[in-house]
Amino acid sequence: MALKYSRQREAIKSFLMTRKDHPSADVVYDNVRKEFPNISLGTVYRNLTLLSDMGELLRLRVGDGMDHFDADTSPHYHFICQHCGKVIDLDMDSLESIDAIAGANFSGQIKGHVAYFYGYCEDCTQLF
Amino acid sequence: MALKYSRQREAIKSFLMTRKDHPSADVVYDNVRKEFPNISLGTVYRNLTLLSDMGELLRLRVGDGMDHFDADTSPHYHFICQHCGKVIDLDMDSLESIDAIAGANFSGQIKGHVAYFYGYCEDCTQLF
DNA sequence: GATGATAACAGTAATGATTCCTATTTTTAG
DNA sequence: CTAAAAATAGGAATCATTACTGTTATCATC
Repeated sequence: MALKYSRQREAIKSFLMTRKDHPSADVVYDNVRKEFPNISLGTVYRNLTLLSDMGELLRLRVGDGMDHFDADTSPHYHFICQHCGKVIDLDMDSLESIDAIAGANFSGQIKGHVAYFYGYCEDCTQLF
Repeated sequence: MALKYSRQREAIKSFLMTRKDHPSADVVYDNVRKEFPNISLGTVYRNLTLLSDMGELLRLRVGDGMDHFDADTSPHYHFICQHCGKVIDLDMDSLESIDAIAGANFSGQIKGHVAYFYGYCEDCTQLF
């Protein structure tokens, strides 16, 4: 039956748990390669997809052309710096009430939302 | 210097103004080809980028792997059907207040947000 | 209206993130 | 231990998008 253990998948997950900066697949690849020098990029992608489908990872699409992954699966929002591209966790309440606002004049069924905030991070604010 | 008139760009923009369903670049290409049979896909992409940089189009990244374009540049939110992929305009107030909520415990500078809602559209709700 | 500078074009090659394919290796139930 | 099934490495393929190049269209100036 489904899902056998694999050391590579385990390494990918534990690497992501050490990081709070939401790495992209190629960053995961570069780092897991230190432990598994000939892991393949396909394996990294397959496991990232597998783990996020199982809900053990969050896949973030922040609009910079590549997906980012977050081992913190508790619902939270992100900030993307429009200067340096950094992705930062935001400490704020859930915005579930906006789903009702969106649904008020809508005839379909709203299940949730995706939202992220942008601007300049603390470091990049200094530069302007 | 800057920006010369082009019939192709004009056709791309007027095609988008006739549509409320936020077509992707290849849909724009297929349709503008009826008027300009040998317009190149590169021309479509270049002009879509040009027009959205000038603020005459909105570029929507809804996370389905391709960009969608909207000639309605007034600020508004979108709904994406997770079954059929349709992108639908939502009739709702602006959520600018959430920027302040997000900024409350954040040391950078929040300039705005991107948000979209997902679920099942009216047609697809029937199927479940 | 002709001329020349340059923006825009068509066509095509290149890119970059991601997915797919296949023969081989690991895992695991019996 | 063995065999079925899942996972892997390595590489080829895909798909949206961007870049390159020689030609054509636009437009200000003559």
